[in-house]
Amino acid sequence: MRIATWNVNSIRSRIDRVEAFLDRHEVDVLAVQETKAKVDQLPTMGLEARGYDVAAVGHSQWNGVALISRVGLEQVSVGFDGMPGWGDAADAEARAISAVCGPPEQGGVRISSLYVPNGRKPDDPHYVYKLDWLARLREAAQAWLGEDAALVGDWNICPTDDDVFDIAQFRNSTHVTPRERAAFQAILDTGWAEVTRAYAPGYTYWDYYRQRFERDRGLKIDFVLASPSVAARVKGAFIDRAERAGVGASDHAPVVVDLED
DNA sequence: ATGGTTGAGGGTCAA
Repeated sequence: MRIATWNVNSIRSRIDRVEAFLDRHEVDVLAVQETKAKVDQLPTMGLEARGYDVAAVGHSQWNGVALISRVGLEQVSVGFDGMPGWGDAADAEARAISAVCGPPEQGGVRISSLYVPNGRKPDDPHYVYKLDWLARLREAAQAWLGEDAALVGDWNICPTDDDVFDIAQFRNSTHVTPRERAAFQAILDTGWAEVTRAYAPGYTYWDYYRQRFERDRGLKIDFVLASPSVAARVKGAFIDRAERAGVGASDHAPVVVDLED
């Protein structure tokens, strides 16, 4: 089974690229973040024509996540147990969606598409919300550790200094602070394994400003965390850097992971 | 410190 995660930065402005990406790599399950669309605004026609089902949550021009699967979507749930909110309640819940993709007896996996809060600035209340969100996720996700499960998405955290193009430039910024890194590590410490880095080094996000992609000045913030049983099935992973190139790209590249069936 | 770009929506706000 081939799964992928991609912050698409508006699925409506990017639907042609999403469909081409699915075709190009024969992806079975794609988790997307920042759909920036209400559920009834999702452009699903081309996806359905390709045999994909869609489960999504989204209420405004911000946030919004979805799962796009051609191997089934069962037990869909929005958010996670104890997920904290920010602002409008309906909008706040649009950062996480989970479903079982594929029959469990045939290698199906519970996949959660996650859009971790950005944090904005270390002295911003949104930063505290981000830390709280990650702590609650760690607690809620423990229930899935014994299953075939994956936590995938835009984590908005650079776990190491090498995951930033210029750590000095991030001295007073989010994504690299010890507390954020500790929150991420705490999830790994419960038993989740980050499975992409070993196969796919390099950045996954490049700001639109200043030709950051052309100069490869990016961040590594999109990750796939696997439960022990799924981690043991990982065959490989890659970052589709070509998807970040050219006019009309998202600021994130997709990350693809292959699992033994 | 500031600015640079993109998307949604129709103000600016968020990233």
